[in-house]
Amino acid sequence: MGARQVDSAEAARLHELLMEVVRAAGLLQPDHTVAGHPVSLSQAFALHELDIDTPLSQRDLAERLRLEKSSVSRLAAELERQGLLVRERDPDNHRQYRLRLTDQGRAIHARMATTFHQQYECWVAAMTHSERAALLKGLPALVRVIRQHLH
Amino acid sequence: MGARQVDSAEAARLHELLMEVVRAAGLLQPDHTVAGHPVSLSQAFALHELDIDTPLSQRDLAERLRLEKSSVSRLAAELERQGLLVRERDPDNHRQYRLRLTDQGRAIHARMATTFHQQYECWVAAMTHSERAALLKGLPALVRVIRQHLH
DNA sequence: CCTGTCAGTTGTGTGTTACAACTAACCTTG
DNA sequence: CAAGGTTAGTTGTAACACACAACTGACAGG
Repeated sequence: MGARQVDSAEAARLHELLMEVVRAAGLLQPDHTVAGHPVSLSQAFALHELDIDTPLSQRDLAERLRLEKSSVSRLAAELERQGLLVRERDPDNHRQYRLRLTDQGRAIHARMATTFHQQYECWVAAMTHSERAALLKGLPALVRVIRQHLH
Repeated sequence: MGARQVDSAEAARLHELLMEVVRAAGLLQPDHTVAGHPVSLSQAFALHELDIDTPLSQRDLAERLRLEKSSVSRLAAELERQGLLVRERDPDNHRQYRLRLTDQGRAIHARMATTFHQQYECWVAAMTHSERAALLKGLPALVRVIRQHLH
């Protein structure tokens, strides 16, 4: 019988905790710099996606960022204007682009990654070993169930 | 020797995981409804703060939401217009308000909480017992260290 | 009083997004 | 091989949430 009670309490706790994370990370403000670099949050995610998995079409990128194609069109245009990526047409299918980071784009991403890295190491160092282990086990599970119920 | 290597790898993993959560939760889109109710994310947080800890001045609320006072001014004005809160002047200090939810405001917050609750129960049910335990141990630790380094 | 500080408001500008209507490339089918 | 549908991307438009700066009114100490 206690099972539902426990689930219920855990759900409430999870709600509180995720709200705390959002607030503590300052995700309400439109932080127009990420890790000290003059890019928006979406732009930072885009750089990450393109550095990991290249080339991508704008449609692919839109799907990964869960943004509308028109938003991604302007996002990519802006990143291109800043010299962080190039938009070559795919020779096999002239409709779509093959988005690719420039050297400068990769450099910016690397610098951001380093900054984040230091931040995370700082955090990780302030946790106990078992807290780290718990987080690294719990978060993937969370991501998994969020994705599952996304459909 | 291995210690820094492990920390480093764990930091990178944490970075990936938090990016996943942000993306999976759709935090890039300006979700203009929360839990099916026509309020913004900031408004939802405001309702929560005011329901838990009342009365609050706008300055207090701004601090908790990490928003600028002018943003909170308009936020509160909008919530008042919708009949979700009242702004009484503090009799002891006529400069500041005492923000207080109306019955309707509390009702809306309760309905949102219920909707979230069902969502979270759904998620929690899709995790194993040990995953839940890990998350409930790891997340508070994460919030703690984020707050610490926020100073 | 007069001056400084504090809470809140208003004017203004910026940035990020969605939606809808469009163009151009491709593909299918009769 | 031409007609019509589909797909990738673009552009126009509007909504919205936020910050910053300049303001008003209330308070507090000399």
